[in-house]
Amino acid sequence: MVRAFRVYDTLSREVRAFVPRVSPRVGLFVCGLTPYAEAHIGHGRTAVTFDVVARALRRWGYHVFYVQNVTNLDDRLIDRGRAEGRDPLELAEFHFQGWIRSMDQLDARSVNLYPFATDYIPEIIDQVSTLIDRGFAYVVDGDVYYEVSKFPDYGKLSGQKLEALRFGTREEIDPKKRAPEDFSLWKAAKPGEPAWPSPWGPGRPGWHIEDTAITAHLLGDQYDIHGGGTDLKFPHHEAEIAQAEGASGKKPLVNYWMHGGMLQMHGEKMAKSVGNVVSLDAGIRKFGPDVLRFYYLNAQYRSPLNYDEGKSLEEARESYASLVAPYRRLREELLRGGLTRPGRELPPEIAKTATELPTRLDEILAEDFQTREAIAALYGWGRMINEWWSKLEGLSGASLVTLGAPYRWATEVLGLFPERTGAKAPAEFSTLVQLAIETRARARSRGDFAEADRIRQSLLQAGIVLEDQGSETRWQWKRDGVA
RNA sequence: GCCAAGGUGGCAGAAUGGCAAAUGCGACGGACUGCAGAUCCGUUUCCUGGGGGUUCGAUUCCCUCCCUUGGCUCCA
Repeated sequence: MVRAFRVYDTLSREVRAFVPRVSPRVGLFVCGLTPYAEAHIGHGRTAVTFDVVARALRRWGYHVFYVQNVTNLDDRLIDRGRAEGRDPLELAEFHFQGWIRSMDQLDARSVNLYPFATDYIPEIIDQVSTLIDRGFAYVVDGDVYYEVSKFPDYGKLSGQKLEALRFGTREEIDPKKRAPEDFSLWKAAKPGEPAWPSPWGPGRPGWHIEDTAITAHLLGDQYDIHGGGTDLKFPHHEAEIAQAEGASGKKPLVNYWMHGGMLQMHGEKMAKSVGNVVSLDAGIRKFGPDVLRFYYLNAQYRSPLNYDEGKSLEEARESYASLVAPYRRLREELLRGGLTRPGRELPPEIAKTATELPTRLDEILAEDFQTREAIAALYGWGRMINEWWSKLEGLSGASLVTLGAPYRWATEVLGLFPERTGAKAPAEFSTLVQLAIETRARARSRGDFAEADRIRQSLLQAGIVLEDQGSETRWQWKRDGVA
């Protein structure tokens, strides 16, 4: 049995109940990178958004096939490769590897397949040929164009009317096109560019065609969810609809269009062309993958999100620390005695809440993936744990595990509270820290607070934070977000 | 100009045709502490862009204006 959920669909502009084409299968395609340079924080946001979508659907019983394409050849890659004296395909591979490393760090690993555009040249040629045969495309001197006027539905996703568009404002209009709105399906090779043989002469794919050739091959003529950033709505996704529905004669191409909001910096979209870019890797290094993930998920996925290291990210760091604190108390307590440790049982009403909260969290997320609301509920749970903490002393291991259920939900679905958050110091190291703590305790007991503070300060410089709790002193890594 | 999405407290960000609007951060006061931190309690009670309208009642529905962001063939 799969869980029902609702999702905002950009095409119908409403939150709709999700109905898979073939339950419990779900085909999910998300527009991925053109890796001509390092990925930035904005790319990371979209990746995490759809990572949570995939995680949630899998938890809810759907069998998700998540495909994220890689545009490993386009004009920018060719230009950049030329500027750097590198092969564009090799350049793409290089930056793609960086992307995968960032995804690993962010624990965003739900993608099943990253197809590269140039691995699907036969499928692309096949689809372009079909479009020509069906009268949607025409050939001019080795170039192939899509004739937009042949596809009456063009504009249905973005609400654009052709006659109101301003063509040629950013680029010269290609004089070979029959109409300014026509777009390139296949580009005739220029000297020195990577090229593949085709019925129209050597060349390479246009920007939009790889997506539909790949999805037709991997997910079928029609599939469930297509995701990407809102900036891709027009013309890219509009072109995808025109290509796929034109080629297959079936519509709709997808049942649900999901668009993630832009990450902004100084009130503008983060983009290389604007020059306000912070690389994803730099963000991860600076704030840590957990804080960054939290920052992304602490906002509505469709809304713009402002990136400000001194403000929004600092806030995220603080907020995440207080979200993690009760979880960490539980975890430490559990590590102390282990799962099987005997002790008191939870008051029934608390056990009940703990057991039911994950379901409530599922329900919250099932309403258009409101991660921020789920996080609010987790805060509520954390506060409950904190309030009850003194009364919960001496709990059994099983009781502690029960209290942790909402956090396990968050790890599974939101990717927060991963185990790597905890200090995994070698035993010898812990022993040394413990020794310092004991030395400090003796100093404190004889009233030598200067010495005690000196020890605490030294440990802090080594990245270790001490906290006195009653007669006990605990330590943790500063990096974990508390200090 | 056109299309789309938005405008809620110091900030981030929910919700709802009706108890002065969740949650978090920050701030302030208190408890605890040798100090700090963590935690707890209290305060941050005159916050829904402007103007109309519908309604017993609107932040929520309608109209209009203003503003912001994205897009109008490079974009996640």
